[in-house]
Amino acid sequence: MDKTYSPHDIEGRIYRHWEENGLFTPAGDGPPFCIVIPPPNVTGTLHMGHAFQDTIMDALTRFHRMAGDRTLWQPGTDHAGIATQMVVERQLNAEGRTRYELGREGFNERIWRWKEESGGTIARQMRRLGASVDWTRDRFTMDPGMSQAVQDAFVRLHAQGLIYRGKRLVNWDPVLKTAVSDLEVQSEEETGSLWHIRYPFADGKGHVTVATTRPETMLGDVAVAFHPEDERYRGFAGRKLALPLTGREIPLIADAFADPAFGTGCVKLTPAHDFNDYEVGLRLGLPLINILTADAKISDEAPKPYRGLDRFEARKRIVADLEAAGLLEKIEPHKLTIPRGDRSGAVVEPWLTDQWYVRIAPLAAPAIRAVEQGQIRFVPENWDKTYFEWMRNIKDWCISRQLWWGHRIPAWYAPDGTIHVGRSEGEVRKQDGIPASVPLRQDEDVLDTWFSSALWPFSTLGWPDKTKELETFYPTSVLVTGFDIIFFWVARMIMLGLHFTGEVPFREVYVHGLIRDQDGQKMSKSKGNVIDPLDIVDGIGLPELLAKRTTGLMQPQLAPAIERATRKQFPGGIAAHGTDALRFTFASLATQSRDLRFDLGRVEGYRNFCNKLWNAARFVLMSTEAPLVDGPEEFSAYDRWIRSRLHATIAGVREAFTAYRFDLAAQAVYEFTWYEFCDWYLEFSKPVLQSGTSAPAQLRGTRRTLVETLETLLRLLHPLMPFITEEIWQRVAPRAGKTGTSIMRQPFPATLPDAAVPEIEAEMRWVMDFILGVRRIRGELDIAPSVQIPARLQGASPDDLARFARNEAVIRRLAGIAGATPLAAGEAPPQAAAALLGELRILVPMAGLIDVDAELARLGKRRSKLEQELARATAKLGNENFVRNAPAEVVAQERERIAGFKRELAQLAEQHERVTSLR
RNA sequence: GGGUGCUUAGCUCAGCUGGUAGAGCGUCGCCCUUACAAGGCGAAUGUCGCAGGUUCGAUCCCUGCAGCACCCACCA
Repeated sequence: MDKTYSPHDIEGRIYRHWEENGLFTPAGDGPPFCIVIPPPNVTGTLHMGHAFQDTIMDALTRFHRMAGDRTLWQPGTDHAGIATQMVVERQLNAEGRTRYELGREGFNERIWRWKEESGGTIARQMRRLGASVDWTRDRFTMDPGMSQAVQDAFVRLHAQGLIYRGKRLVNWDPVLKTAVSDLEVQSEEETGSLWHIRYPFADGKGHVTVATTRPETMLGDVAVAFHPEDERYRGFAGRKLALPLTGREIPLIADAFADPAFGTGCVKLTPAHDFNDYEVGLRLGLPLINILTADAKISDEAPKPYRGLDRFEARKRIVADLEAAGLLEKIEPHKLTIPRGDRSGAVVEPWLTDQWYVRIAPLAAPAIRAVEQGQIRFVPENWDKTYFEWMRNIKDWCISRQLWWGHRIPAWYAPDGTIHVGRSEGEVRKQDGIPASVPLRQDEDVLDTWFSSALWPFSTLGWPDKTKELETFYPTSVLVTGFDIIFFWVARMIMLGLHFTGEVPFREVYVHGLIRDQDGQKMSKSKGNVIDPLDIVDGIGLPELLAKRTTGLMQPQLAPAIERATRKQFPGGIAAHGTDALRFTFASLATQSRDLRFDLGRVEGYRNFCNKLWNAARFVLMSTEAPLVDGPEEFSAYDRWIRSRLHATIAGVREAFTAYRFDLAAQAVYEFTWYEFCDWYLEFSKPVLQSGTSAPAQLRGTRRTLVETLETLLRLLHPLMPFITEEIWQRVAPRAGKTGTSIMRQPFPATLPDAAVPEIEAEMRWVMDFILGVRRIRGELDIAPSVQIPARLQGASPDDLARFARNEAVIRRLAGIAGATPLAAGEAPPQAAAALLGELRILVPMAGLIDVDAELARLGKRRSKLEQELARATAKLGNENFVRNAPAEVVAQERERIAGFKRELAQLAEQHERVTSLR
């Protein structure tokens, strides 16, 4: 083995080994465990969030696979309707072409080609991250099978009256020229204006003033309303107003919808362009005047001078015309929320169109119940509040999109306007008895991407067919997802899953936080703070990193600032850290926090951890032989101690995995590996291995323990760090008497009931404290490591002496003392620095070694600390209520502490005196 | 307007059912001691956001306040 761990050399080889041996396929006859992957965009690349999520899913998958479950991690990708269409459209635009030139079919062919070219990227990246998905079951939402599931779901919902077509106001994205759902609209607060406009009475006698944030929509006004109890306007009800610039007359009406406190108390009603006005219009039977075209220009419904103008251009013109006519009373600055399409960024218009909707209330009710009754559990639990909040206020879901890329809606129109829904034109003709002579035209629209996503947990397993996989793995075990798509995806899977299968799609939803950069900022291309997870794995030079971050920006003017920030943060680019270090970092980031700050420094720390493990393995391998020599084995206290600690760690890790606390799992295994196994046990083993005087049985016991502890530790670490553990395991396993193709299929460590040995742990605590005490003196008094000090023991109990005798070799080596002889009865203690261990005093004679002032300072510091503690504990015991009410063991413990403090203080005083006399 | 979180060492974060404040990174000493300088040994650092309350005892439970996030919502 090399002296330094170099991940690059082994990761690719190991992944191929796993895949070629079919190790990702469910095996055995244990209880099923299944995770379906949240499908990434097929044409995309993995970002840090994916890598994080994949790490968690892979850890869970590997954990359950090792635990003997029949484990499936179902992979796949999503066609991501709008996102993909936009990307390809932009490519076309760059070539100076548009999708309309290609036509629907040509455009879709082009997307499919792009998918074939770029679709492998994600799979390649996932392999690099060690994802143990079952590639043989890879799915794509537009595969024939998936598409059939989508069609089937649509047809069934329609037949059940849960899908309908309706004309109403929708959120219209005038750039993408499609309807979008409420969820795809992002409302941001922006500063705009409130225009106060006079609407004269038709009879020429006076006017009312309305306040609006959207003056251009006045072209579509059909009424003005005031509150029935608004004194200012009472009596005006029913009078006609001359709508400026249009030559139309509209009524002034009294309606409680108007808020007397806002603006002037008069509100203009534009039912075709405002969701509220639409409701009022419906209620009052007002007409609808649609003054906008699909690309948000003024339509022919409006007066001639404004037709064809863009909405914002029209606004300027209208305001100017009103001002010229003396009808503009004033303009006030006004904060308002502007709705924008989450993909295009365009201001979304409420627009009147025909769309398909899912009637959601009947689906939501059981989905709410499933969570209320605990058939589905959110982790962390309080995400259910968010879920309930949304589900209880949910509105019908607009599922049609005016796009070309996606699942075409399986509905056909006859010339008489009737709509026929079915799986194909043939089926429709047959079921509805439409002769071939009657032409049928299929709906042009496609379905919202999230419609197919909502079916994902069962469509990937074969639904609507009753497959073996569906029967085995559905309901799936856990969904791993970010909180940002609870509404988009999680809620919809629950609704449609329950509806179509009668069962929940998953039993638990693990909701993780979102990865942000080191400053807590969201990672995005335009901020220039994106890190490609594979650049952390493989490393990247500064020039390449700069190029990656500054090319293809939507706003190229940001490039210099991005370059500056990047140079500052990564002056030498990014070093290679390997997949395992990155994965371990992700695991340790997986706290219950919502925002997870990614800091490269931590990856570096965990890369060092990999190196530590690697070198510990080197030590074990060079200290043992393969196979271990048979014969009687004698296990030392150290052997039993590390075994005891190992099993405590195993218990902790298992518990953490079960609770989805990957951070705690990572911490437990890190601490065991570094602080117990490496810092102590390996050092304990050296005297036995290297003294040359150890009995063969002792040697065998220590070697056995070294190998078995390491081998178990590797299995414990494997779900988090699959590559390095596999690489080492292949070498260590034979010595542990294990055979197997891979560590992947070895059992996950289980706790042994007899492993915990409290007496041994207590003795080792004593040994370690002894060593630490001496080391502290050495450190503080600057005694060179090469100097072997002769220590003396004062006040040693028979127990102390026995412990020292049993552990002398280890203590001498690790504390760097030449020996430690007890003071003879009546012998005066030498001038010495002292470490206290209960009643025992470890004396380090100071002759020629010690700086008196330094030692006095050290004693003084310790004393003030003890005095503080003593004061606090004494006050506590002085409180009668404490003594009366606190549990007996707490009180007793407090008394013991006080005794200890007092004893130590007395010794300190004595020591202080003795050192002072050295002056 | 409604809802959900967060506030602990210079930075990033743990802290399980209330009982002596922890880690990583960074900082400061001393060491190239044959597993590891991507290392070893040692050290320093916290009125646990503020104010009340419950309790013998609060970082932890309750109330209020402040600051910071995020989500939902149609106020023209």
